[in-house]
Amino acid sequence: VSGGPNVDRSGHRRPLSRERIIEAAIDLVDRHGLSVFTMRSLGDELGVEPMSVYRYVNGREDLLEGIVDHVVSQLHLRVDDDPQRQHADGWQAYLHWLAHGVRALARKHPNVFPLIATGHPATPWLRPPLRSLRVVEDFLTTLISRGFSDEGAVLAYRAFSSFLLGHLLLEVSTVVAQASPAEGPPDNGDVDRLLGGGLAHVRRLAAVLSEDHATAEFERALEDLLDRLDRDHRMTDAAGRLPAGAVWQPWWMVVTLDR
Amino acid sequence: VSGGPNVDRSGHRRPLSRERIIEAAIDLVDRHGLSVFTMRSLGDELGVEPMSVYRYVNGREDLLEGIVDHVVSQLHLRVDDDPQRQHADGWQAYLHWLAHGVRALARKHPNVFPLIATGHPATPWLRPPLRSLRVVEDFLTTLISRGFSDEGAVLAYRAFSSFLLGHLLLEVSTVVAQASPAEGPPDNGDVDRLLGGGLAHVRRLAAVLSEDHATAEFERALEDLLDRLDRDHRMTDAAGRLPAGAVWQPWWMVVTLDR
DNA sequence: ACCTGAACACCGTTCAAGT
DNA sequence: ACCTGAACACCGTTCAAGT
Repeated sequence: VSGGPNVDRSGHRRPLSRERIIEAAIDLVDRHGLSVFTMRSLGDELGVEPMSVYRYVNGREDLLEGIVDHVVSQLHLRVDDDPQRQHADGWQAYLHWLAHGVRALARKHPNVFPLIATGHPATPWLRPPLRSLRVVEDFLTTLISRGFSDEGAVLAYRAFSSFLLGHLLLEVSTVVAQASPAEGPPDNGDVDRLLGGGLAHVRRLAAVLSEDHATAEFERALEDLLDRLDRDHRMTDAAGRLPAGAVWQPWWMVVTLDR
Repeated sequence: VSGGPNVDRSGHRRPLSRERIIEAAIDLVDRHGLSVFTMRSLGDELGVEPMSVYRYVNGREDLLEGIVDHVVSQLHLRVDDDPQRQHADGWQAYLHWLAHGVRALARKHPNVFPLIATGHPATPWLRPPLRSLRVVEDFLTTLISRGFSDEGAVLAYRAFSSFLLGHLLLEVSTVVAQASPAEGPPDNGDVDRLLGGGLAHVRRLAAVLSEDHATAEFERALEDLLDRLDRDHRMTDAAGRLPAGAVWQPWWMVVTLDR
């Protein structure tokens, strides 16, 4: 009668549930990585035989989807938390807040994020890492209510998800690499062994390449994206179309013409 | 004595090799996806028992690395192809060319690209999808020889890889989704079933969200990135440091101050 | 109603044995 | 030198059986 994970503190049996299974799975992945997550190790974690979870979950694939849903749903909990934002600030403030919310989730669950990034979403246009219909609805509502055209809002949604995916996937992969002390710091012998010759710059800049400026770079790229969306937004006419040639020109040609 | 895959056209036995194994593996993944790629299906593909490949490859993990290396190495083959580019054009033309080279690879091997994106690179600073030391060396050499500081070139490398990863991972995932006709076109009943209520914009814009403008969006974001790198580059002093406050300010504050 | 034991098909991998 | 057969540990999953 010792208190296993299925017995609460008053000695009563605590039954399994989809919720509890998914939370245990997330915890397991967070601590030990995706590769050691199996139905059997999950059973151990829950103090239960592996087959028991099939009562609550339609197989491994469904469980992985449940993990993704559970993590991204933490985002629109935060949306509801902050109702005054909905009307007070501009769309830039909203995208800024959303970007940092997703980044916080990614850093909190670095081993889950690749799952969010590469798992096939429910519909093709639900782009990682914004894999929640409610978040997408919120996104479109906010931008359109601030004067974006339909097409402009969708363009912004695509550009925004691409930005988040690239930056955060690379950021969490370095976080994971740091956490696993498999390889020591990249000393010179390490680099030398990997390459024959003629890699002078890589060798010389190994230390600079290893520096971590993830926060500053994220911020920088985000400001730049918001800036671009603003320019496109101002440029679009009522029908939401870009004036031909103005935007799609390579910028250096535009600069040349300006002189 | 019928001509199986291990017998050339004159009837001689063609022995296995690491090269041949990796090419067969890439072909298998390209055609049927990562999930059906096993040591056993690879054996079938090669006309050989599954255990035979262990003579040439140190297990499954090593084989996956071999796939990644083989695909990204097709990039610096193209580098050598085009020697006049090395000196003639500017760094913008080089990055433009490199971006389209990586994009072509991604679209040629959409099922391999997620492997390039999420597999752990040899060193932490070798960022996907530019997972080739020779490509990185080429990158740094080109930018530094065009006047970039060491730090500026490394910053550009980071921003460039984030851009490629986000855009191409999302692009190939839609390509894969189109190829597998598992789910039909997203008709209205489909969307309705996925959500209870209150998703007016998502529902109304389902058609717009499903449109494919991958090429134009890639081009647009690339031009914008090159523009940003150019501004940062011009702004850096000889020591490669950004003037404090000028760049990291949110753009709308800068705009306000300008008035 | 909820969990378990036994079983099945499949996977990666090792190693002695074949040719 | 190169490939194979048999075997092992492990995986996801099913289903009848236990409580």
